[in-house]
Amino acid sequence: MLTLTLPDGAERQVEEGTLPRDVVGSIGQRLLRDALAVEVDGDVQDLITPLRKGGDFKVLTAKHPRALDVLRHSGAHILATAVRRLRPDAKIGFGPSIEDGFYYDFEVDEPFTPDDLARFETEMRKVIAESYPFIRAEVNQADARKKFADDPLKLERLAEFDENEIISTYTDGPFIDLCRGPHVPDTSHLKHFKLLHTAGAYWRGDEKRQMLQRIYATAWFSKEELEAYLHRLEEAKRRDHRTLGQQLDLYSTDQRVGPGLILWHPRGATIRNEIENYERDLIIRHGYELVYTPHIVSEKLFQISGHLENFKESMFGGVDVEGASYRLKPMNCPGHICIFQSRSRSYRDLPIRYAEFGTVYRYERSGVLHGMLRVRGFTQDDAHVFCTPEQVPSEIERLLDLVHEMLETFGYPYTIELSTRPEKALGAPEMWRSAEQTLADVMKKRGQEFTIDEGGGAFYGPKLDFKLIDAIGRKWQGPTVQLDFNLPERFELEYTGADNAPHRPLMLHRVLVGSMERFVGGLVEHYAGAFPLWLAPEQARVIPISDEAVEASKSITLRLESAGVRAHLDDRSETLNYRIRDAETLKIPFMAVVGKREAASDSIALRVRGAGKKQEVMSVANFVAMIVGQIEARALKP
RNA sequence: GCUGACGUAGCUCAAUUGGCGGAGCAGCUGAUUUGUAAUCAGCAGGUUGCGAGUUCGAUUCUCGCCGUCAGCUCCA
Repeated sequence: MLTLTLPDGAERQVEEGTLPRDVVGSIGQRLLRDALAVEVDGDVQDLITPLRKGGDFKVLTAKHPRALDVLRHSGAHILATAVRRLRPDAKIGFGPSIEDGFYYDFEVDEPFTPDDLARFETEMRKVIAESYPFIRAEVNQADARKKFADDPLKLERLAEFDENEIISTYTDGPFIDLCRGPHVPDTSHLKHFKLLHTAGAYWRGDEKRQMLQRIYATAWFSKEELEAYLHRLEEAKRRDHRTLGQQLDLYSTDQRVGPGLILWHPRGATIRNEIENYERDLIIRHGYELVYTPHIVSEKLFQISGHLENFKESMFGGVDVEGASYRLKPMNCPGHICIFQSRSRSYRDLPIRYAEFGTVYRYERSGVLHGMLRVRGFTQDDAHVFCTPEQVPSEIERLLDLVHEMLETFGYPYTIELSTRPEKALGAPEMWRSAEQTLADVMKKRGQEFTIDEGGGAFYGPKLDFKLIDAIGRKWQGPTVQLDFNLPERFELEYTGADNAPHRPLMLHRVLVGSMERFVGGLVEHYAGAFPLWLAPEQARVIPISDEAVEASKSITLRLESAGVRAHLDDRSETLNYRIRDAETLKIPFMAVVGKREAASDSIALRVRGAGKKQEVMSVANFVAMIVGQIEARALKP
């Protein structure tokens, strides 16, 4: 007998093997109609899988987020049902639910076309209208092989089952799939979905295996949610840094230069320069020293560092210089280490913190390049801290302060992940454990919340990853801090301790923005191109209403410029409306409109980006003071 | 790198079955002097990504290369 505890605390005794459907039905027929799945002792299962264990028992209806996963998984089967009807040649792969939807992989001779997608969607609606129940069956290996005799991908999966593992199949109408479940009761539950696109996907994610055709779809409980999701996609598209980057004249790439190499236009360079200036001041305040290291470096250095061994496929080919091979640097650490080793170091010198906006080049495969976010040449705001093991906690604390201050300035909420020892790792497990413990303790002490990514560390040490959350809720890779036990060994780093004996320091690698290219690309999307005043390439545009106001406007522009404001005069012979529109389109934070009245009273009519007609007349002196104050405060708005 | 799609003026897009490559915006010139998101007119702008091939004739069909996009794999 199993004991089920209902949400109201009531207990039910049922025989092992009872179907959840019967339990739900005994609670209420109305509930059974709405039930999509159940949760038993924390695990989701469908209504037709026999109960194997007792525990907390909850009925999942369309209100429950975990039921949505079940619905989406069923959606994948419905998709496969439709595809099989129209393309009987399609061999089925896997079809799981994913965030926001589901996909299904097929092996076909002729890839799907966009027209196919529309036909599949229509066919899916028929399958849904036919309201096939999902029927579960448990089968033995031999029967399963018979059922999937024409599906080589399923046979491959079948071969991997353990002897006593339960093999289950799910059938909806004409379609049968090898599947663990769970599923909703019948196909009619899928109502609000849309097929999105097709793409190639390697069988089992292995690039050495054949490529399958994947169909992606989204699915939701309600029409509103589906529409909201599609709207979110639109919103992401509207913010795309590649489109805005061109519209706002921030950057470009050029076939003649080569893919993945960014040309920073003046407006983009202004943003980057502001960030670099800000960060330079910030890190100097936080105890860093700036260094510069060469872009092209003798290959020998990367033999010592191990990059040639572990990172070779990401490095650009060697350049022959007088018989010696040189490489473009893919990372800045070896250079910083050489500076550390340029003289003997005492424990009194530690910690040493070297920082550099170091431009690195990495060979990325052509298919992964993406605007500014994934490139082949980029500048890291890189730093390396050389310290004793005892200094690690205080260094981490300093870093948490630094990161917090910086991310607040850009208006990013963030979360932290602690990544621990991976399977292949360097150094003694005790060393790892103590390092991980140190990191965790520092954060706990500060009341800093974090999650643990088990086994996600680099092979040479554990790390902290900061994940940024942007204005539309997407996560971005933010600052990272990595402890390194490896490079100090490889380079045989030493300092002289108080005991006059040599000791090995520890290294901390850390970046804040990571890559300037990626960070600025991310900021474009975060702000939707409407940069806060301090970052805006053009901060104010002075717009005379007519020729009578041009002289006054010129002098206002000059006063702004001499106060350090990036201001421009727009005295083109266009209508006022045209020039306002132009400034709005370029997302310039402030427009200072100057007419006859303003010119006579040394004032401007202020129009704030995005605020429409709402305007305020203020004296030029007040305007200059206000704008300078907001720049200095690095205010997020406007 | 792999699968698929795409590549026409600075930008966004047109161009019947293969038959003289167009438009809007931006640019230039002129007129207009504007009170808060596109004033009017004229002009100029192209070896249709590059290179072969088929054809009387190729933006259109075929092949190769380059680049871009959606994913996969990989990642700051």
